[in-house]
Amino acid sequence: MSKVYLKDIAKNLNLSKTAVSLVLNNKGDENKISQETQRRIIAYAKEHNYVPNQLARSLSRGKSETIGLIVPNISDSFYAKIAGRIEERAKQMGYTVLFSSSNENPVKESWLIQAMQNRQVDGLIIASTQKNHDDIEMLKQIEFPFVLIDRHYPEIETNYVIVDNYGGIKSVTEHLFAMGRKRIGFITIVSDLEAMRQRLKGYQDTVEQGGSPQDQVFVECLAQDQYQQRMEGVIRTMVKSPNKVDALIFATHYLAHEGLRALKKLRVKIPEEVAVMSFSEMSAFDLVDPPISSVMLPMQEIGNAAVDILVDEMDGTHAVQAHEKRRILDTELLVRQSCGNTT
Amino acid sequence: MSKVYLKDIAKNLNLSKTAVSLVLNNKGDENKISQETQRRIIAYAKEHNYVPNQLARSLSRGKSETIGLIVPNISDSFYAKIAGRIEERAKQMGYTVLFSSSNENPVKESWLIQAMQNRQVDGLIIASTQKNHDDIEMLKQIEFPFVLIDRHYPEIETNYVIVDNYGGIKSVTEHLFAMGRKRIGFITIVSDLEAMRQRLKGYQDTVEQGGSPQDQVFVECLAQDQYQQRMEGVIRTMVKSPNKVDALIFATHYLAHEGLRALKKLRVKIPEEVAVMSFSEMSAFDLVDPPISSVMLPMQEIGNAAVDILVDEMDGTHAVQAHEKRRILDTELLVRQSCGNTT
DNA sequence: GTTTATAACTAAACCGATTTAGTTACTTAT
DNA sequence: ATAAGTAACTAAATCGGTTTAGTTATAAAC
Repeated sequence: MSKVYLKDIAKNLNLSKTAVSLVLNNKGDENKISQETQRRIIAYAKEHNYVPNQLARSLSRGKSETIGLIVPNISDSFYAKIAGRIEERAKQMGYTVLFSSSNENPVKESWLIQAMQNRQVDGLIIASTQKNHDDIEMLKQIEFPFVLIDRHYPEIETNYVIVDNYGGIKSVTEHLFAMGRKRIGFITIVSDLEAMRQRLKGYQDTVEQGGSPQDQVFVECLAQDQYQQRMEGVIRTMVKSPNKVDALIFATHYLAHEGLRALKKLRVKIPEEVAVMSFSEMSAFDLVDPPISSVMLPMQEIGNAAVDILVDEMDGTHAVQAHEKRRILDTELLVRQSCGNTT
Repeated sequence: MSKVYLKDIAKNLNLSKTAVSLVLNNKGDENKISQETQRRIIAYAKEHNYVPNQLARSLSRGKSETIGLIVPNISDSFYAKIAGRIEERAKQMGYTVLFSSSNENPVKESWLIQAMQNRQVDGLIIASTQKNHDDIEMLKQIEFPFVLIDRHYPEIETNYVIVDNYGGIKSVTEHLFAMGRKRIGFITIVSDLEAMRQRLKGYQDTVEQGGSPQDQVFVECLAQDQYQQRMEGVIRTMVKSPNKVDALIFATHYLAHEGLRALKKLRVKIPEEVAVMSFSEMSAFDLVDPPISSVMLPMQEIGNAAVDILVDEMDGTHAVQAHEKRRILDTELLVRQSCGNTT
């Protein structure tokens, strides 16, 4: 009842390991193993519940049927959702997922890329810290299959699946203007992420071009590691000062989360005093009073596209066109009540 | 500049693979490799950026330094948090995590347990569907190291890390009584999970024993796959009927989420008309109006304990006492405003 | 001057598969 | 009668490490 190995099957059936291996890998016919022998092998394997040792298999074939996934933080619902999708899709395609979080630390990310390669993953999906130019460049150099998601390096030509950050924020800002807001504030974090840059730009451009002459740009930029402590002060200044805004856009869901906390504490009325919109959704935005309007990101699609592109890279068929491997997905504006609409 | 293998190092230094392998595994001294040789090997390896092939290593050593994690759903914030912690802790201990979701499907769970074993994981952490008695029993039989988390099989003696579901709900229920509520409703899902059974029992026992004579049990049990459609109806009946309740306990966060949606739609005033409490926390419970009181589960601790126990099992030192490997962690009552307190 | 011990290594088996390059025993064609 | 062809396999190399069981040269012991 102990474990059965290939050689056990071979021995017990008086066959060679080769024959058994070929048959169990569906290469029996093309290698002219007789039907009868094939039947015996398959029957024996099934009966004794044979399952090949993947390590040995991978080592010998030089591929592991595993893809590595590196995200900044698996506890973040956004990445958790994407990870779930990737895992599901990968399984459909016959791959297992090895995942890890970089915790937004480029050194750890670099270490992980190494570690995953040692574990012979066949390809990588990376939501990078975007402070790891060298490793990404290296991966490209050695032609290792990989796809960047959510964050990409504009200066490196790679495959990626990201969202239209610029367009997403643009639509939010325009919507607020359309709702009659004049002084729109934008709260973001200090960040080198291209995504964040695009969101800021989307906001600035829209206010500058689309608004009326007196429209101004109100931006607050919080440090990544202390936005929680400083949020209340920032909100107070933006909402209570004489120079106050009448709408607020949060550049991402956790900022919105913290911001709403502050707004609640300060008893600011939404949307009467300020309209509020968030980029990227959070569960429970629909439960808050009033429900928060936001930009929805196509998380399922990010996951699916990433796997599809990666699989195409890995199997080398290159069925997917190169330009199809740089995907900027559309976002969707989800209008609830926090931006002062009337429905 | 191509990849360096052990044999390359050996060849270039005029040494055997054995020597190189020993030294790089810190077994140089005990095998009397001269200091000078050790220096050369290490220097060469570092210079050429040698990293061992983990597959080959694992295959030959019979262990992979990998632990498998199976959860019902990685997109669920609860499991995502735990997974994050497990990954972090495992890395500290020198292990990599291979994770997968069973999607609450026992067949898939069974398949995953197999697949992970083929990939030679050294141990498993499983948040089981709890419909997989046979596999768990098998794992125990073959003495494969594993730890169950969040859900355990009461009929099988295993290692586990769970929370005190009974006590958690008991404290919630008692708190509501203390706040003067008399007719407490309990909304749960149809489930064979021991955890759910315990929560229901915790509620029932508390109402029956602790309450005043006229206190009654009001339980609604929703099917897992249609609680979203049916929630509104259920809430309406419980809250608007002549026989209505004055408090509601949700057995888990996603039920609370859906329930709050319904309560909002029905314009039920919380906590005036009904007090609301949830078992297990959800981000944003603090943002809802009024903020929702809930039972907080020690997710960090679940993750840490699971890894610690598993590592102890895997390395065979058995430094951890057997009774320390069945852990029922305490929950914490987080009182906000939804249960009618006065602070 | 031979045995014994020790330092500093190495050859080769092994982990459990896959895969290349044959081999053997028959048919069939010439 | 012999070469050529084919069906049905197999031996052995390989993947990249780890590990067991030596080997060799030199020093110390008797």
